[in-house]
Amino acid sequence: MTNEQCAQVFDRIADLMEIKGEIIYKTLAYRKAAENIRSLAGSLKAIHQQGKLMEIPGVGKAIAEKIEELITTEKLVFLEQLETEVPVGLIDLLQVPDVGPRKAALFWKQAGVTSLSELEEAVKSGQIRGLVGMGEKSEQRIIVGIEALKRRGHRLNLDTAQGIANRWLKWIRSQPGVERAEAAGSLRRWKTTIGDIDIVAAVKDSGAVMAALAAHPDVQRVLGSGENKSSVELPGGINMQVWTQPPERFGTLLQFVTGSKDHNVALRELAQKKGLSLSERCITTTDGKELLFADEELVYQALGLDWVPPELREDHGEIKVAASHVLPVLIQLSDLRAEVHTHSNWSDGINTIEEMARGAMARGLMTYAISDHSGGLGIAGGLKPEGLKERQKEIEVVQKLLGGAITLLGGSEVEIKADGSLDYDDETLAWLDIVVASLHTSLRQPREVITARLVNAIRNPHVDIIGHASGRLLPNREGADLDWDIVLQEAKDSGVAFEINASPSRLDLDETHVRQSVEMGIPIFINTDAHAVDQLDNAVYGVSVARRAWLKPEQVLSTWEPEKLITWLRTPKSERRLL
DNA sequence: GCCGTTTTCGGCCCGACTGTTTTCAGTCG
Repeated sequence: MTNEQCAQVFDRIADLMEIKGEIIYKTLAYRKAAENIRSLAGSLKAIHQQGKLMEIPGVGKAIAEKIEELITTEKLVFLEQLETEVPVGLIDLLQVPDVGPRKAALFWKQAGVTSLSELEEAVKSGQIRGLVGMGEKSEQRIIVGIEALKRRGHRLNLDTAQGIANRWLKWIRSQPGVERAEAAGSLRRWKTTIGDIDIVAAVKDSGAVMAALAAHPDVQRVLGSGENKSSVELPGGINMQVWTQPPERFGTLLQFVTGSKDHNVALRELAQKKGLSLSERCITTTDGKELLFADEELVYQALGLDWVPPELREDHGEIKVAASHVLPVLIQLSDLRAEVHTHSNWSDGINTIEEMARGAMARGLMTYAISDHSGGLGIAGGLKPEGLKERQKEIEVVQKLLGGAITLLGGSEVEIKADGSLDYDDETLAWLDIVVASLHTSLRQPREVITARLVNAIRNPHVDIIGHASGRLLPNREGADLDWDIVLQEAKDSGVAFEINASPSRLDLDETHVRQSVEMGIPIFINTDAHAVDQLDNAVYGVSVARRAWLKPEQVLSTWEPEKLITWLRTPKSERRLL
């Protein structure tokens, strides 16, 4: 029972309870618990063993007991009972836009609907019309909603979503009367994957903008349109919301749409305690006076808080820290000084060593390692040990050419083979300046097997960094089923480092494991895994993961100057220290 | 079901938009 599986159980409970008609605050409690379990650094199993389940925010006696039952028996009687009371197929109905728990219950109790396909049938045969509050338009919305659900693609990777949002921002900023426009929502918080695209705009007369949006040739259909908010579907089943307020209210709007929901709820509760009411329009005082904010910083200030970087807005303690004025100064792209996981045309990269090194220099880096694939990974044209020696000659030539402005290292991304052995012998590994060890194949091995395989690489005295540890591919491929309690403890004991692989389709380690690693004293790098010069720009996505993990620059070894980093690399692995 | 610099009981964010309604309920973010 992983944390994610446990969180899914509680989300399922919340869905079923809502349809059943339980009081909303119970279901909210289960959802809150699920959310907090998802973002836990440690495994529930380990937390349970330490007897600390109730220290998880949102977990009280009742939910702690259910977690314990799930961990020890792999099932939950409470859920099984619930599933006999409410047809589980109704959960799918909640995915249909404009269908929530009340309508799902209505369709179930009044029309005998127990699944999505039965709902579609019921609507088409006219069974839904005539139910309380259901008219012709409701009927149409359900049909359109089910079709949209079928069209709807998976979540978007960050770079894709940014590209789409930037094109729309350019368009919206060019509209008459638009003074400011920004991407908000999960995109502004740099979440790993993006569901909907949210755009906020400061505009005096929003009617014209909303009309122009509805008429835009790339808008497939308008899902809803009002004075302050429009929702449209873009090609590929992507949904976009556009929110507007007059310029003097832009600060509260940007704050609200940036979210997260949990952060906003916590912020509004804090406002309440201060006798204020916070909305996307303004802050209202007890005597009904509206305070307007053109800038977001001033909204936080008005609540007695420091401005919270969007990456931290998940209700993970940031509000309390902002109130105490001790928010961390988070790492930024410009802090990076080293890149140690990249590929040249000596393996499957596009560019030469010189081109890559110049690209690194142009981005302000001072240490740069080429770490081409090892020989065993056939598809990547990996290097045999002899090839490494040849490549080293070229590295030395380029080093001479570029002088002292950048320090070049000869490295490898060595394959961890299916049997757990490494693709080079120890002599070759010892000869390299830096070794990144990665899993690429047989990622579906059973937990014990793949964990042992990774542990073997972690323990090798010549392996400096574990590359993209989980092997996940965003947005859809899950990572390997690793026992993270073991992996992290072994990493700590061995002195190996982890990377945040900055490729937007990896972002691996994820933020929760990054945070736990740093708390345990495991070194962290941010690496692009670039196979071409322009991919060095992906570093910004790696930085976003570090920021969401609350990391300061000094906690990431990629910010270290060459001398310090190379001294660290030359120190025997077991003796390495972080300072 | 959780939680407490007003509370261990009585609260639990707030507004926009829609449809079916003559004042509101449901959904969404």
